[in-house]
Amino acid sequence: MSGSEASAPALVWFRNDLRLADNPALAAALEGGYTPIPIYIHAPEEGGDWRPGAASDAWRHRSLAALDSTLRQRGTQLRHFVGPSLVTLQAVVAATGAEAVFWNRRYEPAFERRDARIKQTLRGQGIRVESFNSALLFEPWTLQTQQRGPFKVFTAFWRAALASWRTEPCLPAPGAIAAWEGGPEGVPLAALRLRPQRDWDGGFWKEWSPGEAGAHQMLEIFIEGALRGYDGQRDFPGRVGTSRLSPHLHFGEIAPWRVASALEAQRSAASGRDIDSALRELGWREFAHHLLHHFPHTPERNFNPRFDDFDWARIARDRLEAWQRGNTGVPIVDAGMRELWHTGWMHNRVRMVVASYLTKHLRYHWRHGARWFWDTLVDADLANNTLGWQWVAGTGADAAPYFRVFNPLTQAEKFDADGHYIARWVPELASLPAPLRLAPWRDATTSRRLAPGYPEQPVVDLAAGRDAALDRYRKLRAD
DNA sequence: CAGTAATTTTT
DNA sequence: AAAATTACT
Repeated sequence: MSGSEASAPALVWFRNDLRLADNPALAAALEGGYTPIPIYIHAPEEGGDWRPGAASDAWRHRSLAALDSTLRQRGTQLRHFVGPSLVTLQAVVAATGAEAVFWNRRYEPAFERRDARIKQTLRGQGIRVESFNSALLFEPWTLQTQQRGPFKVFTAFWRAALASWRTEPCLPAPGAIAAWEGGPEGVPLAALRLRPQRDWDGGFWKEWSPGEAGAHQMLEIFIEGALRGYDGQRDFPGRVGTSRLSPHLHFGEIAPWRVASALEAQRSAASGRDIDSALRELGWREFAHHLLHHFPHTPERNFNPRFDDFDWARIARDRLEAWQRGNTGVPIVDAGMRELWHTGWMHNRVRMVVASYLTKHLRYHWRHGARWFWDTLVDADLANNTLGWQWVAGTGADAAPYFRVFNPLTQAEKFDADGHYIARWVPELASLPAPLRLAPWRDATTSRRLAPGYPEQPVVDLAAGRDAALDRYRKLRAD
């Protein structure tokens, strides 16, 4: 390919695979002897009801900038376009004489449909089109029960996955990449308007470094740090106990098999329990993607249709807003919601707690919570978000006991006993003694004095909320 | 078809 | 220790 005659160009269409290492589509273009033309197409409306939210856009802006800069270091660059995707691909193919288009697959229903149509159309026009796996350890059609159906139970799913462990090989990032001169340049990144209009995301970037380098750094930090003790520590939101890889994985800045192999490489240095536990979390991510592929209606509708008749409460604007803004009067819930608002991320344990409070105590349909998370999380991911919310609401794949209602106080006592996490995100509670910090309503006088402005009572009383929820769940069971 | 296992919980 | 239900083998 280094000869004097230029090789034919191929488009490498970047989507949620914003990396150069472990990128099968890019590797295929290079191996095929093509000159890659890296492109990104902004077409948010093609996500249907799930066009990316503001936090996601803010992350993507930075991740695209990082990708472009690493491509430039190698001699080429990323061209940005504003969609629609098919029309754009056709135009760029026509203008550059590209002979092939390569991309890595996505599994969201809207994108599966779109990509199938694009693939068929382009092939019909005589263009070579290939898609690859970049996002998963196991693609949804590679694992099935012995009855040849999709798994609906995580444990069985993960057992089968471990038994047939075969993941993609780790590929180093390519060195120099020849540039293709000519053809449409596209628009500047800024023209995609992914950046927030107002500067509300300032707090994010102290915590996060979007892009492939940031992803690998985060993995390194995890392997060197929180992996030891992960199994026991990952549930404590006030400690650095998790990998914090979720946004990096969502945008494909790092391959899941790269993470898995880095974990496996620690077998002699870290405990098997911690490693297995971390791998299992990757497994939940896999499971979520499989479920979304096989049950594409679940972002909208209950996985378990029995719940279609469930008696959700009518939304009261101010109550929903109290939850969104972290003003419910339940400290662990408010801490989580404010962490989300300030950093674009929330600890997983707390996600379960706030989701339970919304769907059980407030008895609001899980889709209101799913929507808020979608708009505010930097790791917003349709598969993970859908599984998570349906799991907590009890409408999901698991045979959930209807009485699984998280008690936010018990959760706080177990996982934030010293109230450090709460104090960090709800500073007006910081001057309360720790036990009261978890439940300020226990001493209204002291709380009023030391934490003025914080709600004196939860919007929904913990015991009453639980009872009311159980009541409705029982009712559902009756018929 | 029956037995097993599960489920990041609660009181 | 018990609350309940389902998937999977």
